[in-house]
Amino acid sequence: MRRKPTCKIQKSKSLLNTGSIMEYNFSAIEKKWQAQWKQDHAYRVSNESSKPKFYVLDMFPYPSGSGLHVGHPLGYIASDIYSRFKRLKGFNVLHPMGYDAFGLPAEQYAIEHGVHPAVSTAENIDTFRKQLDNIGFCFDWDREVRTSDPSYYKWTQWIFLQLFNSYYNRLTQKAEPIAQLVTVFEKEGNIKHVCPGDHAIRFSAMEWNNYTHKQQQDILMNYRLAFCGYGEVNWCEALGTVLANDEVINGVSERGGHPVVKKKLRQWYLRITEYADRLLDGLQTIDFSEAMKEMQTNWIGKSSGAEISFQVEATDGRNGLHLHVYTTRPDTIFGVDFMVVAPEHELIERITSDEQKETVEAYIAYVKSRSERERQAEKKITGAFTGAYALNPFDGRKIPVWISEYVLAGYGTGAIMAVPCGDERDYKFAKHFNIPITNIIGDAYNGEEANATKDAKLENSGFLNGMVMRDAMEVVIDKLEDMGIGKRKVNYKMRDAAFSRQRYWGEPFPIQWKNGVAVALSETELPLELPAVDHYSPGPEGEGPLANIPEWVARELETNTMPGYAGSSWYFLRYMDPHNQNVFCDRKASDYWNQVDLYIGGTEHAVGHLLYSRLWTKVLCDLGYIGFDEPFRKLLNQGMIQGSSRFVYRLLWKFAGTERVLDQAKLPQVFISKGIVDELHKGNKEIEERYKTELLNLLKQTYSGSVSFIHSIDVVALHVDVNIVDGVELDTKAFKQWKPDFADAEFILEDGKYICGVEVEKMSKSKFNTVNPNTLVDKFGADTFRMYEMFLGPVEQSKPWDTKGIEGVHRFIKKLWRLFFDEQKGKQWDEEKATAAELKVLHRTIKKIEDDTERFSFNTAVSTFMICVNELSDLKSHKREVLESLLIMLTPYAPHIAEELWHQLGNTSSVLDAAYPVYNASFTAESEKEYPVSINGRVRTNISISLDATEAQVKEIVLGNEMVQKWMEDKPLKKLIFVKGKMINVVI
RNA sequence: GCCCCGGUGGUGGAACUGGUAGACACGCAGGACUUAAAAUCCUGUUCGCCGAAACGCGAGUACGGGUUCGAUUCCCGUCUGGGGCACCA
Repeated sequence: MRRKPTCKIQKSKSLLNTGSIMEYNFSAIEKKWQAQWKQDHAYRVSNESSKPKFYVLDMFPYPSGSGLHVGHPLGYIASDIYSRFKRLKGFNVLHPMGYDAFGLPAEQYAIEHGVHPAVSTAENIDTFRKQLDNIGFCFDWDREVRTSDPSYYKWTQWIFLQLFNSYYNRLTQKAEPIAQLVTVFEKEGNIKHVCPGDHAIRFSAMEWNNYTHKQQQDILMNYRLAFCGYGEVNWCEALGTVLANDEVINGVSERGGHPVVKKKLRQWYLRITEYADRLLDGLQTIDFSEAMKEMQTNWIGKSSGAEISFQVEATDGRNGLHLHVYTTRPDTIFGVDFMVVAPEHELIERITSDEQKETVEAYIAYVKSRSERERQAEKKITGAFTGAYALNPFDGRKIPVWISEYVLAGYGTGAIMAVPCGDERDYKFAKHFNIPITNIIGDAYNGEEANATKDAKLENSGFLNGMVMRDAMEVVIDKLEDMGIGKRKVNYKMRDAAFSRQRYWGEPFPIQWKNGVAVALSETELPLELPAVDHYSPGPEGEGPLANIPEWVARELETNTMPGYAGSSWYFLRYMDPHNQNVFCDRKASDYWNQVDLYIGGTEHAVGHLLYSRLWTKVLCDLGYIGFDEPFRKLLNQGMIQGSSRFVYRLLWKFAGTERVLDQAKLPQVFISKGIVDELHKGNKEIEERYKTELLNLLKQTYSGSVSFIHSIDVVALHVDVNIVDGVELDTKAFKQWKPDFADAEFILEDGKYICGVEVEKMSKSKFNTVNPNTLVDKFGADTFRMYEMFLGPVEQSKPWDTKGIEGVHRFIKKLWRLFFDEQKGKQWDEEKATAAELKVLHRTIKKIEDDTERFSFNTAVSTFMICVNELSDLKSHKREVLESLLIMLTPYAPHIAEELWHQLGNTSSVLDAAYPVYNASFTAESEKEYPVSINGRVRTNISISLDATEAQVKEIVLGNEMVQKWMEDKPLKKLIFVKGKMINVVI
């Protein structure tokens, strides 16, 4: 960036005129440079550069109505530091920001307040942006995107159409245009292309060609990567709407507490299961934490086993019914004591006996009210016997068929064979319903708990007897295949991703329904804009609000909208080429920027967003639109900043033996200090009596009625705004002003103070534990705020917010300032040559800051800056040579003060593009080491020894040492451990 | 319930590959400067014991075991806090 020096000096003087230039006036400095950088487009990034590229991305924020709290910027500061660091290191750095602007909260707000989501979202974004700007981020705002903007979602719709018009070719292991598949069908039917949506669909070329258009389209729907099907949703009759999982609590709606049941609705899905293996394999090529990879692996849940068909004795005498189960342990087939099928299983109706009908129906009704989560988490064992029996194919044993909620319809075949001696859940179920348990593993089963071993020898297992379980698996599968009643099967826990919402505020599907056939709009019709509506209530039969718009319905347009993750699955590509009208992202741009080199965000997206965006990337890559099939090369997970909530304890008035009923509303609100509450809860009678008396006196003063006795003291804990609490001490005056309710509050104090309770929780407005970054920036400046957020601890770690330590970081920055300016004497720096001691401090710092920044250890980097400034202050060092290097290193962390001092030193170009100092090891070399010397692992003394010394020399020195001899007490030396440059251990 | 992560002084944390536990800060205590305050600077600060003092002894990284010359770090078990579990984003 180019600036005119004369203009700069005038500006800095005029802006700094509130005090002496020697004073650290952070607000003037920060405003000045933010304005200057903006004017100079200092953060504009070009797609054309001779420098190597580097792409740093923050996870897409949803602009919520409550604005930013101190937890949000943690990751943004980390990515900002890294971006600036890479820029100083000579990279062309892309560091964009935008908004995931569609979402449920805005729609909910619209329903409640009648404000159009587009309006409230735009307002939220404004607030968000102002807060972000305050902190001095280096985002290239020219590249901002908003998912709710038609110019953006035009391309979301376009990509959806690519998914809709593609299928996964298992032969080539990639997505291909469905038109190609049609050509194949015309020539050879689907012999080579098993139908992923329904394995039973098989046809020859002739059959295909004879199908009607509708029949063909129905078949193709079973191949498409974006397809329509039916799925269960949380349906709330009373609200007439579909609810999100987190809007359902204990089977009733969060709002209003109305009953919620499962309802089948037509839904769009993405056929992510076809990509299961590639999503799994891809994990090996990307730098995510092991924990993250493990979570994704578990989510995909690949397992291999067998699908086995059991003959079922139908109660109505009909034959030929079969129950298909999936098991990973075919070796335990002789240990099957019962079957469990999901309550949704279609066979239930046909196999339930007359005697059990009522029980089964009642049980199914119960399960309908339960969420999937509740079903899996429940400790209570429930189930019902169908009255039917399956037959063990090998020994003909009759096996009772049960239904239970712990078996989910969506996983495997929705039915399991239960082996209580080998599976804990089966064991508990058997015990609970008194089903006899067969032991097939001899001593390995102790009769008190299941043993899931694979290494026991089988007993009671017919032809498998004596075989080790692990080996028996293949034998059983082979036999089943020979008998034609089972086959080897790979199974995935992952299901196809539901891709529609019965909501308004999301991307419309570019789909028309013509005679029951989904027809894609042509590209020229995109974007299909979201129509304006007056109200946001749901349409008929659980359809979305779009179903209420006559013109929409008349055009036969899809009334569902896309879910929240649609726009966020590909946004990292749009940033590369945000204004392109002709294509979602020019291939040249995506070839240049390629993968995101560093992606920062929380683990809460582990299996949602991160899997979906990996899927979209793979599809786009398969279809040739981009050149890479993993979006994020490296992922850094930021921890969550939790809130530290404060509580006050309000007295619950309880009386006994009162002649008159007291008007509760007239009673004073009394708040009891934490320490006293604790004593009361401990059952301290003495305290209780004392405060009963005190309360009684209070009551007599404020209440005219005659009261003689307070029954017991009980309290209710209420959240109190953390901003009116100093540590744990409540500002009682501020508390009275906080809410009108509390204006006349009375306090029972301890040692003259009101002490609050403390708890760590999620940071949220409703808990009054949020801290606004703006307040801190106003008070200490953005540079201090940035460094303090980093100083809190490792970015990856979750921790509760505590503002207290911020003073220490602020002191450090002021101390740094004093290396340059003395309040009395003014300019402090000089042009002299740095001494060896100063260079040693500097180069140790260069090494550490560089290493720490590179490995995202920003907290230790801040410490290192502190140590450096402390040491330079101690040395009374003010050499420009040293200070300039220090400023460059500081730029990523505290850009404003760095730029200001950089210019004060007389530089005319920006510090943002300075050359990063180069570490020179010769300045930090040591010749001696003060070794800690341990006797049997316990440090007893320190001995300085030359780093050149050989082990023999070291041994001589150590054993000759007085202290060592004293501790050895003439015992013989067993061993001497010498780790060069580290330590010495004398073993006796 | 299942999957993942964490637990170190009064507090946030440091110790990067198994090698001096507590760097750097906060807080607290004492002191200097000041009429005073703020700011700044200096000293001390894991706990217990002994002591005038210590570079004196012992314990110590959630708890219980194990491996090792040596464990905050690796292994097994327990407790406990957090995140996710498919329509919050």
